[in-house]
Amino acid sequence: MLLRLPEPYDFDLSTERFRTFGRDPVSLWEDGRLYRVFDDREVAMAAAATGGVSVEPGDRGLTGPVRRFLGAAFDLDGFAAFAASDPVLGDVVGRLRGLRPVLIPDPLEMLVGSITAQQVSLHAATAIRRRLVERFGRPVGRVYAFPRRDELARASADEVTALGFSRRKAEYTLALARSELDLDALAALPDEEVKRVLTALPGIGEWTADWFLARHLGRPEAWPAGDLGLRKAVSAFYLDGRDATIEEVRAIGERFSTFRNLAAHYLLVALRVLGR
DNA sequence: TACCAGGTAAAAA
DNA sequence: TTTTTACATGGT
Repeated sequence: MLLRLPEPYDFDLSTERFRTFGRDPVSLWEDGRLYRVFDDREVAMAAAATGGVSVEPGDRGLTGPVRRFLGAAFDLDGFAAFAASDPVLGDVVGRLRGLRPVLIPDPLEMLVGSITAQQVSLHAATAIRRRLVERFGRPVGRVYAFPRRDELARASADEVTALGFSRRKAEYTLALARSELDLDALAALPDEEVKRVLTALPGIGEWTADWFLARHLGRPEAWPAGDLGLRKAVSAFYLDGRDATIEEVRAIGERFSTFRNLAAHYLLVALRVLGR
């Protein structure tokens, strides 16, 4: 099945993160395709020669979830027009034409993934998360479905620390899985309310909540000001290399309202693939 | 070999 | 109240 997204769209650029930080068995890049479980089936996505994305199997029922995963809802035209008024961002957007951020479909996967990434490199986080997925997830073809909440809830802290989690992160992960919070219901709440609810959980601070807004809910105004990568990007692109404080990053984010999420993604990818 | 890497909360001052 | 410290692993 050929899935079309608004042009321009660059599938390989948009899925760069799944190749940069090591093998992720949940969103697996292999042989030029991205594999992932949708609706309990292994789905392969690849850039189509004619543009768009080829999706196999081609069931109609997968188009909605796959489109959402590929960030179809982002308003790239509006963003490009907005960015043109900022010479720096405008240049970045021009050089990353067709970048459309991916949205992690599963709220638990998003939050646990962020917990693993707290404080350590994304390479280390990916390796640790891979062991969690291979231990508690479910193999579907060559990929894994991320562990279900009840599967994690039943795990012991010792089982999780054996995978390389710190004692604290194991406790955060189990507390999240065992909590009463309805993670799907968060989608109905405004940004600030989502952050308030999530940061009430142990181990979920503002950074983790911001990335949940950005990469799970796809909220246009999400801007993880505390993110080290974003701080480095702001430093490189807006402060001539001088270190950016969190306050400076937040202040610079103001100028990107109402496209902060896209601006954050473009600046981060620009730092990785364009250098600087 | 150290040291740093897309934080967070608890302890110490 | 604000500042400092512990945390676990992977890459360089």
